[in-house]
This record gives sequence, C-alpha cells and structure tokens, in this order.
Amino acid sequence: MSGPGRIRGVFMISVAAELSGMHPQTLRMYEARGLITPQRSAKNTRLYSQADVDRLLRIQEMTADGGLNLAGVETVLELEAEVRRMSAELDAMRERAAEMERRMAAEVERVRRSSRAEMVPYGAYEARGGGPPRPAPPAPPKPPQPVRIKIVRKHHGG
Amino acid sequence: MSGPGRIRGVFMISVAAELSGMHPQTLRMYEARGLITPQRSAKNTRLYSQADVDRLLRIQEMTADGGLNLAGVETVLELEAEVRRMSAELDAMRERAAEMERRMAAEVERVRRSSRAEMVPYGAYEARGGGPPRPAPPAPPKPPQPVRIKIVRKHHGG
DNA sequence: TGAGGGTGAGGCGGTCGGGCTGCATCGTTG
DNA sequence: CAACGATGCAGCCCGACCGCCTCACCCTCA
Repeated sequence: MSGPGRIRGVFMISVAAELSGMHPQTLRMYEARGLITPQRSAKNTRLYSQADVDRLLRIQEMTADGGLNLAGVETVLELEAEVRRMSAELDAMRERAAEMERRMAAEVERVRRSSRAEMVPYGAYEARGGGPPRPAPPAPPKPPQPVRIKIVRKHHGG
Repeated sequence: MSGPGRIRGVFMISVAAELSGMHPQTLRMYEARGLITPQRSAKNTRLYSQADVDRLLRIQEMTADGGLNLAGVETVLELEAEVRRMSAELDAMRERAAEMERRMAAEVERVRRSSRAEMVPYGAYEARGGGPPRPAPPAPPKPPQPVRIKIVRKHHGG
C-alpha cells in the first residue's frame, strides 16, 4: 500500500485496534504515553493512518515477541531510526566514493589528453548529499472521511 | 581506567554489586538472562571485570532512569553497538573520501607534469577497508587474583 | 588438624509496580 | 435508541527485584 493516504488518518480506533490486534484501550494508552499520535477529526475522534497501523504492528511485535516494555519500545524505535539514517548515509557515502573514483579516472584521462596542462577546479566534486532526497510534501488537506464498519470483537489476549 | 585489567575478572560478586549499586542476586539474574557474562575462577566463583561493571552501570542507568525492562536493555545494547559500529565505519568512510580527494589531486598533478601520457594503475586505490581496525588480542592468561574485601551492605532499593 | 565465621552459588517465595483489560459514564451519530 | 468513541477508574497478571535458605569452600585460630 502506498500513496498519500498512508499518512492520512482514515481508521477509527476500533478498526485500528482490529488491524493491529490490540485492545482499543491499549491504543489510547499508547497515545497517552506518546508512542503514537493519531490525528483527530473535528469531533475529536481518533483517526489512525496506515503508517500508524504499521507502527502499531511494529510495537506489537516488540512487546509480544520481544518482551519489551513501553519505555524499551520508545528507545528502540528511536535507535532504529538512527540506524536507518546512518545506513542510508553509509550507502550514499559508498555511492559517492564510487562516483568519485569514476570521476577521478575521467579527470586523469582528460588531463592526459589535454596538451594544455590546466588544472580543473575540484570544487565541482562537492556533491554535498547530506542524506537521501526527501519525499514530496503531502497533498493539500481534504476533509478526512473516517471508516465506519461493523466490528466483531474476538477474544483478545492469551 | 585502561589497560589489560579492564577485561580481566577481578571483582567478586559482592564487590561488583557494591560498585554497580545492585543486589548480588540481581547480578546472578542478569547472568542467567545473558545480559552479562563474568568470568569464573577455578572454584566457579564469578569474577567481574571493570568492563563488566561499566556494563552493569549502563544497565542500571537504562532500567532505573529509562524504565526499560531486561528485554529492552538487551535490544538497546545490541542496537547501540550497531550504531557505534556504523558510526566508526562512517568516520572511516569520510576519512577515506578525503584521502581519495587528496590522491586525486596528486594523481592529476602527476599526470599533468608527465610528458609521457601514461596512465597509472588505479588498483592502487583499493584500500579495501571493510571496517574499523580490530584491537590487538588480549595478553596471555595469568591466573586471576580475586579481590576479597569487607563489605558493609547498605539498605538497597528505594 | 578440627571448629567456626564469612562468603559465594543456586533455588524459592514474597513484594511492588507496569501493562493490559473490563466496566461505568457521557457525548455523538444515523 | 442502538452503536460507537472519549475518558476515567479498578482489578488482574507477570516481570523485576529482594530476602532467605541450604550447601560448599576458604580463612583463621586454638
């Protein structure tokens, strides 16, 4: 699933709870602890996006499988974000090194061919990446349309 | 504190507990969970190194201040190690990029000066880092001499 | 050399708080 | 009015920690 709807709140709390396999009250608690921040409708109803549900599933995985508590989940989420950031930077760095090697060969070749022994300015190599390209900002706000469906609650917990 | 003694077990459990501000039973529990692995003497007595104590203090910080449980501590320690590794690799990468830039200038200059237009082999640039340099292996094993001192237990917890 | 104190190892149970769920109450909507 | 969401409160379960017990080993001393 991709598209602008991924970060727009569309699920009411019962739907988000069903999708993430959690109790609605648990979702409210997570919000109170700052672990998740669903949008709110004009009538103060929580609206969970697909990204919110994904985050909830990630939290569910950490708490259920990993046995982490909420403080641990918070810390781990931050650290994982840092790891992703550094990994992306490393990839960019590697790519930049390879590019530099190519340019180096090309430059040497050019200088070799040139009878006029003129140096080229190396400031041209300052690609200055600094990070992966940011995605475009989301679409302008349209009034969200919450999903209201019939939910049959199954026995939770185990 | 540095030196070969940092990774050699010298503290008995009561001393390590006092230094880390924990209950001896807690230290045994940590070992049972794989959070810490002190050495053992020939008589099966736990011997904690200074590095062990530092790790215990780090755990103490995470559990007491951060409120993490042991599963969270385990995950966070692994992630932090990964972050440190990646950070070191990034530094090496940056250093390598700078070095490459210097060599590039030098090579171009050399080619420019050279009347014979002969290419230099670029395989010479394959530094092939792959990671930070490993530290030297520890000193050969000398029989550990446990520290036995009189301990006055204060009221823990709080 | 045998007795006693001190300490560590390992196991068991109690205590306290975090995390989760159930329930009650009220507002909103179709 | 039936269904659902928001909020607050109370109870339950388990993880984390600590105290205590027993046994084994080391050191000291008569």
